[in-house]
Amino acid sequence: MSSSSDRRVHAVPLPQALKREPGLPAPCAACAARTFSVCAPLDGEAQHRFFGMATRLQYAPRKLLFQEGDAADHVFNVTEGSVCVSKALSDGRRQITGFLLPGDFLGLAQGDSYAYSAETLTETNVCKFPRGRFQRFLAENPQMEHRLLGMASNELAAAQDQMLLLGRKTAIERVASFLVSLSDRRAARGFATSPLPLPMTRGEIADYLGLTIETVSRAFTKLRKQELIALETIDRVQIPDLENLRDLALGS
Amino acid sequence: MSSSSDRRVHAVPLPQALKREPGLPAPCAACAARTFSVCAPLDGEAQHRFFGMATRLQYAPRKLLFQEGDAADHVFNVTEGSVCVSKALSDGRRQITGFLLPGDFLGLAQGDSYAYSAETLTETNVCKFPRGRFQRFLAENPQMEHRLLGMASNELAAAQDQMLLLGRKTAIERVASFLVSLSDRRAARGFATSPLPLPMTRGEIADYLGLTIETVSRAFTKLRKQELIALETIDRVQIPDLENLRDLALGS
DNA sequence: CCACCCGTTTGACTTAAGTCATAGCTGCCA
DNA sequence: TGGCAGCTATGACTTAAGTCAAACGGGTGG
Repeated sequence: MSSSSDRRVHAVPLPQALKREPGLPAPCAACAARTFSVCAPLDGEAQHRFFGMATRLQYAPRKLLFQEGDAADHVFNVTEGSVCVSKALSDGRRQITGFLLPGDFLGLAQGDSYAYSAETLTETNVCKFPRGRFQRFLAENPQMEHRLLGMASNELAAAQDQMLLLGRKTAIERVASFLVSLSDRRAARGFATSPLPLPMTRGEIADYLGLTIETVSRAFTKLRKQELIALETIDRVQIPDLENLRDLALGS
Repeated sequence: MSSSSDRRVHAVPLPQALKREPGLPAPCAACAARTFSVCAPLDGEAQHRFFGMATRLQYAPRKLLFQEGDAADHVFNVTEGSVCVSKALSDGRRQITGFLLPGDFLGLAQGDSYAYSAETLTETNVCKFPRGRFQRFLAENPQMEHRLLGMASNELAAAQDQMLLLGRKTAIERVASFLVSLSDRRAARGFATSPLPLPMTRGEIADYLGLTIETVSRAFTKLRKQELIALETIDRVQIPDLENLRDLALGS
């Protein structure tokens, strides 16, 4: 799966070594996540240098990218699939702090070890970069640092929304909020939302929403009975009227 | 209160207009928060330009800096005092997402309105910058954008800790975590921690921890009876052994 | 100096969500 | 195809935290 479909239509057939072409590296040109990834602002030349530092990896479902406490040697860009990020207490209580989609960036950490774990939910492709080289690249490419700051600001806003959810919303509002925000995030990336795929289990949803499996299950049942959602299968939800669900999510 | 104590010990007495001196603007030189603020990486000249965009403001306790939904025209740097940042649902439920200390930066927002409110807890000084000029300054001073990304990364890590707290910790663990993290944050800035000042009310602590006033009060009482804390006054806590309290905060 | 006000504490009772137990599905492998 | 394993759903009961109510206390202004 590595190096076929290499030529882009208007690529000039120059020796690779020159790197004079303004186009993107072939895998980047074909990358469905590039336009909303951290690398979006890079021009052809910078993208070539950036991609030169990358290891492209494919993970099976339910594989660890890294664990809380591991040496934070790398940063990751999710290009396909989905990843769940979590923190745990020593007695096993776990909080999932985010579900990542293609285009999401992973591994920013102050300090030399990861403060959270990351595990794939589905088959997932990432570009993996050594932290040191990534940092040096950032220093030389302020437009990428700018982009990263914008992404971090968005994540901070999402984190504040999630604090409001965890601190103050009822179980049914939490589940409604979860479905609405997942739908919004997919829509923002141009992905299908009807039906909305749920690559995570009820247990993972519970650990994301600060609830138990049973409470999540009961909330799904209640939403179904109120016809605010319909379960096509257990991991595909239809949302007949997103705005109705959004109202519920906001507690009105 | 504006322009006394102007001279720094080694400042060369040159005409201000020249701006050739490598030193800092006088108010910045005297600013207790500068070394851990967003402006920390600026050299004398850049700091002069930056400070030239600032309005210095002093707020009384319990004053709004801005409200959720206001046009996001400015960004702020807290130089003295304390600020609380919150989001609310339409029915009045409120979640405080952070208590800001000197050196904290406020107002990063994607989109053109604030997604949260900010209110002073105590008498507070800030430097206030017009968003547009601040953005342009960032573009010309990548070292500051780098610094801001580092600060945002730290805030993201703190937000994940808070999600774990809100989603999975018991009432007493939440209050213990709150006290430990407030103490750690003050210590990191070189502020006194014994006794630890609590500029916020029990109600604000409750809205930060996803609890009620009564539950917070009972948790304080319980911690006091276990001699993990002592209340010197209602807003000054002694923590005889921070590590004991930290263990409790982490659920062990 | 007193009295009122407002934040805090404490007690009695309620409830939303958790726990425990069981049953139902679904899909996978033999 | 059939049975097992693991997720999901549902019911019965428990509990941590919320609600409501009253008392306490510290600070301020008359």
